[in-house]
Amino acid sequence: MERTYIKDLVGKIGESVRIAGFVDIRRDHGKLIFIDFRDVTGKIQAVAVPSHEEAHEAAKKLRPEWVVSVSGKINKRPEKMINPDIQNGDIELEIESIEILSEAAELPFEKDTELNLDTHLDYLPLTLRTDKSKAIFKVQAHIVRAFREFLTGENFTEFQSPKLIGEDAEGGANVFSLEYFGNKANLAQSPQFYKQIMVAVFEKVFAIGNVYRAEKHSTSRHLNEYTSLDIEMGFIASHRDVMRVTNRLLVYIASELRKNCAEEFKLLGSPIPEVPKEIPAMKLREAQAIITKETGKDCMKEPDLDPEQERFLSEYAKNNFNSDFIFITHYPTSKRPMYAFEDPEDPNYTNSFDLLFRGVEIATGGQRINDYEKLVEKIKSKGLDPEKFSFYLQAFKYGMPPHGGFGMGLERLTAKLLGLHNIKEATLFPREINRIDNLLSK
RNA sequence: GCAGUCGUAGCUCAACCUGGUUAGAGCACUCGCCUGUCACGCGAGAGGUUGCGGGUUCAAGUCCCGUCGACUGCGCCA
Repeated sequence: MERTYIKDLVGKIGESVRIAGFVDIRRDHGKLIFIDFRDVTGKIQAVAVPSHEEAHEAAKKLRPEWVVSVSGKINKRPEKMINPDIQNGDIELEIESIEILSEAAELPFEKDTELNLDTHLDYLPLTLRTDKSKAIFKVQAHIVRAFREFLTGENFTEFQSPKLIGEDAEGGANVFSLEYFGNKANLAQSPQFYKQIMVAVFEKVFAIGNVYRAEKHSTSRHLNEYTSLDIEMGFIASHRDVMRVTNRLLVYIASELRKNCAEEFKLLGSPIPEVPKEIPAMKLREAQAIITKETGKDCMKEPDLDPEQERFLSEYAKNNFNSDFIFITHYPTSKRPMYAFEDPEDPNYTNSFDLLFRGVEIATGGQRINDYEKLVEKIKSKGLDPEKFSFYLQAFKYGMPPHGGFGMGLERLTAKLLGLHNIKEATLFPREINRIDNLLSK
């Protein structure tokens, strides 16, 4: 018999059906055995009764996570047994036969109970099956889909950036060097140079891929491998054009999440943010003036914000502009990479921005230098050797439009959207110095 | 890398501050009973080198030192 998905059973009352899926939980009353089955579309309660002797015997053996194919009849539940709080609470499957496709060992803990993060990570192949994890990664999948959909609709072209790159790293974060290449190649810490090169090919491009940071950071918002959502666009007037696209992109993502993931957000107890039509923006120095005035701590000379100040500014944006988001612009030239475009009105600052969301930085972007001579000069002034960047520099040597873009951390965005405390909860298989799956088997 | 907190049954925790007989609970597991549960219920049972190493003490899960690991925060970043 053809398999029926569990979500479709409600229209099959009185019919014989076959479902396939997992045992979610079993409640054995002796003569009556209740089993909740789940497949990718949902859950349903089934009941094994003694009159179907063979099926009843099989039902006794079933345990959580066994994989089965079950045939039976869909019955309307008696009035008193209707459970309005759950999916398919008004019907049940009367089991007529059970085929066991795969047995499961005794679970180390009950599925869907609260676990320490460490235990959760030790048992990912099992814990990713929980309702909570499924909700998190469904939301993440929809963020990626919406990102891709929006940009494709805006005539951006998606491309694959290499993850093995040469020594011409942009500086900043430490890179993993690769022994195979005589330590002259690294894992990419960003697709930055490649997306700029691609601007001269397709004008507007985006890339979704892993990037690698060799930092021994141990925080709730850092990973050695994460997914970067990157865009780069040509023919902009300034970083403001990039911010406007970022803004509209976030509006689109939020609306798609509202359409497709309302249940998941409800389960995780986090509100889907309202993205303002115009996300508030202020220059770094303005933000610091506010912090200095409000907290009494003078930070006017600092080149960047610390995490506490980022949290403060997010609070400030919420209270004063009713926004979960705020752009901070014009970071000092000294703190930005060599390709950062200087503010024409004050070359000590750059046409750059960070986007803060619920207390953390989720994106960084800005306008890039597109003039060849200027870029070479800037590389030198940062104490770097232009020779090392000669491949990258070809893009500028042979004509490059004014351009800019941003990089956004997918896992950070996911975690913050869903109110998760640790970024590892928003990462399927998090990599860090003490954890790469079975490298750490005990 | 630094700082703080933590590490006890398969899981989540109690007992630690104030050292003292046999280290407890809930869930999971095994066995028995149960025809309306949906976190099913009831009864019984099994399950521990208290992360590891050292020290203090008549006596250490408990106090001290070291070490390994985790979490939180910081630096750096997305």
